[in-house]
Amino acid sequence: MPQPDRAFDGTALTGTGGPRQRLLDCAAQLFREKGYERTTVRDIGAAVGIQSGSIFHHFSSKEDILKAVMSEALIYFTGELRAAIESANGVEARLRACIHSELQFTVGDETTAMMSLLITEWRSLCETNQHDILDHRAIYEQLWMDVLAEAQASGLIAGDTFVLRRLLAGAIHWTSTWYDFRGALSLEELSRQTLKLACVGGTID
Amino acid sequence: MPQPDRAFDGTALTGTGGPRQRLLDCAAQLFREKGYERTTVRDIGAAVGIQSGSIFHHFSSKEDILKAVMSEALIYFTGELRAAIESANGVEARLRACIHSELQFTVGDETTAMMSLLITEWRSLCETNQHDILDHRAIYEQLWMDVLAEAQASGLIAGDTFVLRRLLAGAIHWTSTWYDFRGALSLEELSRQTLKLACVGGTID
DNA sequence: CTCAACCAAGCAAGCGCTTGGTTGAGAGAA
DNA sequence: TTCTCTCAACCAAGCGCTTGCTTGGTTGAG
Repeated sequence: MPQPDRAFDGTALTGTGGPRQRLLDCAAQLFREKGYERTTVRDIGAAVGIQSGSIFHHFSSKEDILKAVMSEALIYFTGELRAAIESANGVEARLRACIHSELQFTVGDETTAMMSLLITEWRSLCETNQHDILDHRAIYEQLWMDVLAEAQASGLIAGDTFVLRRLLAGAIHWTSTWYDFRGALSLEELSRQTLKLACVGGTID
Repeated sequence: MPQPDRAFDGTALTGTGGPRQRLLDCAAQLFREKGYERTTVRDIGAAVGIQSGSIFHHFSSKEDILKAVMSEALIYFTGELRAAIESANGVEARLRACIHSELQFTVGDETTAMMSLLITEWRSLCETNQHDILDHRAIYEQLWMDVLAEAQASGLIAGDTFVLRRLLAGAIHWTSTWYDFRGALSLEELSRQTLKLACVGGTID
């Protein structure tokens, strides 16, 4: 029985945030759990509580959903990162803010699904959509690079900032596969250890 | 015209390494390029030069191919890593060997496809197969952990070895998405910079 | 004569998406 | 207030296509 246990009233999605937002949330969750390709539009429909065909009243295609989730995620992450950087005092605090923010995005309860998609479901977008997302992503990355350049100038970090950013990005993104926010290791402790990785001479404690 | 331009002679795959190995190589390449889910058995057949149905003379299912590639990769990587560690003198050299080896696996021309699969196509295996691969992977990881424990005891690295391994694993695996072995950055230089990440007090030069 | 290796054909299932129709909340006129 | 009209949101059904895999037969080396 694919139908949920309530009578049809034509208002299945009139909850908080509107139907489009509910669809995006559910889709992001499913994409994260099963992967984009293995998630069917029927899965999404069932999770939201509507027929699979009704999805196409809100989105033109399955890929359109993925793109919307990614786009929304990037807008949110960019805003959060910028705010965190601006409210930090000093180079080290700004670098710490970058690391802590991205870790938060990656393993945080409400953002982990979106972050995962940005990392892993890249190839599921057509070339046009990839470019659109990449353009937006460049803005996010520039925030990082500015802070890294400043940190390098002040001697906080050493080596090529481009390489360092990539190495840090990998280390941070990978946490989604092993870190458990209910475990013994706190996010703050993880941030500290990651920051230590980046800085020279063990200047962090 | 899906057929290659040669007459059927019943020996399409009797080249080097036998038909099974050719299939595995082609499949790994395709899985790496397009992802497991987006690669069809018809794609694999076309790449090898046989009909899609003929694949099932060598493998019982599509997933069986993926598992075989992963299994073979792990056996190879474990052997290579063990050899690299054993032929290194001193703690720092052993840690350097671990990092350099895994970087080599990740971006090296002939192993990058296999390594990518181990990282990204995890969810495409059923639970049983996941466990089989995971058991084997534990052996590989133990090699790393032994070296890290030794490095910690000698003061070369600081902090929790478990966390450090995860952070390093992420940094290294992620290189597959950006490193170009034909570019200006040599693998040795990348290894050096990654090793620097792991060690305390900038003791590496 | 055997048998691993392969082909040609196609099946059942599942896929993304379309279609035509239905529902009920809200707006506007009487 | 009541009647009428509109329209976003949704359903039920299913189309056309692709998928992983099966089947029965063929080939040629050993």
